[in-house]
Amino acid sequence: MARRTKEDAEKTRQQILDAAAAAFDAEGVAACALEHVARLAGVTRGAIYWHFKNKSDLLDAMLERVRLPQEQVMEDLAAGRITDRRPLDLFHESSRDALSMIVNDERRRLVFRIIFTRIDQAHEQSPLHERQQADRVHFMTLIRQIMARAAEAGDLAPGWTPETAMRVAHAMFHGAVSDMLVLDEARLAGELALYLDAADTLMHTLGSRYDPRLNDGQGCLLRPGLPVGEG
Amino acid sequence: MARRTKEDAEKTRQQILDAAAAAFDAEGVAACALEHVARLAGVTRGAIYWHFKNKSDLLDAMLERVRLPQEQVMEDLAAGRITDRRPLDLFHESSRDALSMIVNDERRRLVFRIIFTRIDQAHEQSPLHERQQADRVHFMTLIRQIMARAAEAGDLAPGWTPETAMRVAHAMFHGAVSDMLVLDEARLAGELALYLDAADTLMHTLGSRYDPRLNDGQGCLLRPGLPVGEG
DNA sequence: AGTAATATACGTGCATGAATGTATGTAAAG
DNA sequence: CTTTACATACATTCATGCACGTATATTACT
Repeated sequence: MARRTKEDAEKTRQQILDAAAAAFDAEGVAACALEHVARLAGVTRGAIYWHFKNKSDLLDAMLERVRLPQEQVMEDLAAGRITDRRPLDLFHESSRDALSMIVNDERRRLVFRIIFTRIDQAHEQSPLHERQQADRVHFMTLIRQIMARAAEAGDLAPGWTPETAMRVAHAMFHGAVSDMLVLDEARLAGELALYLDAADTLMHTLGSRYDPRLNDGQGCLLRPGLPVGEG
Repeated sequence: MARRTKEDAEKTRQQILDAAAAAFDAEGVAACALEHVARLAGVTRGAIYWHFKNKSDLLDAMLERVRLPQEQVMEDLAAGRITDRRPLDLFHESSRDALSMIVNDERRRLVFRIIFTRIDQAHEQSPLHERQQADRVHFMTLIRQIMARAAEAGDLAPGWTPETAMRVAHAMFHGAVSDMLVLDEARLAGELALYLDAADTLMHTLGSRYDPRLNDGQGCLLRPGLPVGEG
């Protein structure tokens, strides 16, 4: 076939990436032949090998497309570059947004599902595995810093430390994502609502102090920051 | 080679299973050739094909060996067959035990790591995937029932429902396991301690009611079941 | 502006290797 | 003497990676 224009080539590249996401998701990365990806994209393997070095390179390019915008917010929050919002509130909000985005944006959902369940992470240190590992540690560090800032502001419920709060929040997020990623589309919306509800309760609990003045005998929890009457 | 005695054959079978766990963990299930498993077990592929139908069958047999004893406890608890323990306490204890067991028992740790990160679950309905899915739903149902029993007993903190408590507890457990499984052995003990600590705080929070009579001004949480003075 | 030269964007075909599954050999256990 | 518990050998399949073909876009040159 003839040479295409540069725009056509870029379009082909994107088609290949989309097809790879669908094919990898359907068959698993290892079991999926590049032939299938090519067929789905409406090209031949030649096109794939022109745009990408090999399957691993194709996979890397796929992952690059789904970075979450909330990552930057978390970075800023952890670094103390955001002062007009309570750390726990903004973290809560970002987590909600990220969860929703992973579930509702089909492209992201496919790729995250591939990352979580369609790749067999070999023990041998592959660059992909190294990066995943580093990202995880980095993310946990961010949350720990955010929780520490919340604690400094006195917004962490008694009994909780930045470390324990981070563990629960991170595990919660990770668990929710990996749970939802294996569901069929029909159940996604409902399950997301339930997880968001659970996350709300958890974050509310993490950020609550008991106010004895509002005691109603059933245990009264107070959101941090709410003004408490001085009488 | 000559025929071995029945005990020898069983020993060979176990060696193959152990070798498969190590090899699958090291190379990933899909990428691992049965030749490598055989070499590790000190036999040939012939032995593997004698004892198991194929790689998938071998994998199934591997998974059967690591059932957790806590599963039965959870079943009994959810079914209401245990009345001498508080649901939340026993659930907490069982979760701790299960976490420790997965991390400390090398055989279980390897197999769980294989399940979590070394298998590429194809979207196409494989029997393995079906079972994993069913197990997950079943486990979540169990926890939901346990939380409902706790709620009935008035042991669930205000703001929490059986559904939200189940979501957080399950996600927490799942997240903790998958986090720890990717760590090298040196860091396992320390991380386990941190996750157990976080789980303790979470379970304590889930099961806490505020007791106004013990208020110390910093928010005083009370474990359910502790006798509260009647004055 | 027109033309030649070259790089581009693929398609096609093939060699290679590797893993699988099976068929067959075999020696001792039962 | 038959079955068991393997080892060995072989045929088949199949994905990969590369070489090569090819027609057009792009650029350089006049």
